[in-house]
Amino acid sequence: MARAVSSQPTEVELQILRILWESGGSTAREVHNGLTEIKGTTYSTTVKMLSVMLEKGLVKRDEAVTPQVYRAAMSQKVTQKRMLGDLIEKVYNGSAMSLVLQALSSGKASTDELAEVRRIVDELEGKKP
Amino acid sequence: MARAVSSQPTEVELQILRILWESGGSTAREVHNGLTEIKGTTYSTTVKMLSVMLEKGLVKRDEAVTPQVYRAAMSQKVTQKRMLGDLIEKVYNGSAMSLVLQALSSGKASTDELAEVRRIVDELEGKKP
DNA sequence: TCGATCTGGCGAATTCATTCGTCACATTTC
DNA sequence: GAAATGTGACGAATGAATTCGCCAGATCGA
Repeated sequence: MARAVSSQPTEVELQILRILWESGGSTAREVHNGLTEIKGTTYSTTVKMLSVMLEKGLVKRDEAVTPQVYRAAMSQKVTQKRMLGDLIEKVYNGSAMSLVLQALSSGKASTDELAEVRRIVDELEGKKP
Repeated sequence: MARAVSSQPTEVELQILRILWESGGSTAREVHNGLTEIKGTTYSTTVKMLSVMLEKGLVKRDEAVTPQVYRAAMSQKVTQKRMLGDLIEKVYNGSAMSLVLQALSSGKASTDELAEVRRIVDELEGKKP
């Protein structure tokens, strides 16, 4: 019985996804090792979370090998875009720009990064003159 | 008994906050009128949400007038920054830049807006040459 | 081989967000 | 002043996220 796909991954699910993105694929034990460093939860909990995430379609499982290997169902990039879009919609009333401006102004950008932003802007302006 | 402050406002709470930010301050009835357009919930629900939000410190209440007037406890800008920071931390591994680049690339920026971004970048670069 | 350990599945307890019904009290209206 | 309506407090039901305990079977090491 698949659960609703509509909602975003929750806090813990995201932490698990990050572990999977980094490793490319992990056993339940490996996920648990990564997870237990930040949260003191038990192995059993980790396995349960993975099975819930499997139900939701957030992860895939390779059952051909033992122990089974879990992988993120969606790339990090796609997930980021989706969550970003959600935030823009809910918190910035759909205006991506005000988000960009606020993120820029937060002052955490290095000179290199600003140059990169400038490059992207140049590129985008080139497309629609 | 105040609830935890740590967590971000939830979906519905955000909708209520948006109503309050726009109006500057509203009675429970007014909030309900705004809310019921997007969700078919009852007046009772709205009042309950407001009281929960009061407990959480998300809204303030002026009890000197009748009916009481609710106001957002934090400005829209501060809330946005906080939620943005949260997303950057959780989903972008702390890198504000990759978020900015992704938001820019999402292609929703108009020429005017791009110019604005360029202006900000100029300004920021001027500060740390 | 046989006990120790690991793996993964299931159900249940807990917590929190969301929703509503109901009650008490104030305000308005006739 | 009495009925009608509005306001706000409370507790409880629902549903989802998170957590864990326990069990069966697989695997490993001596």
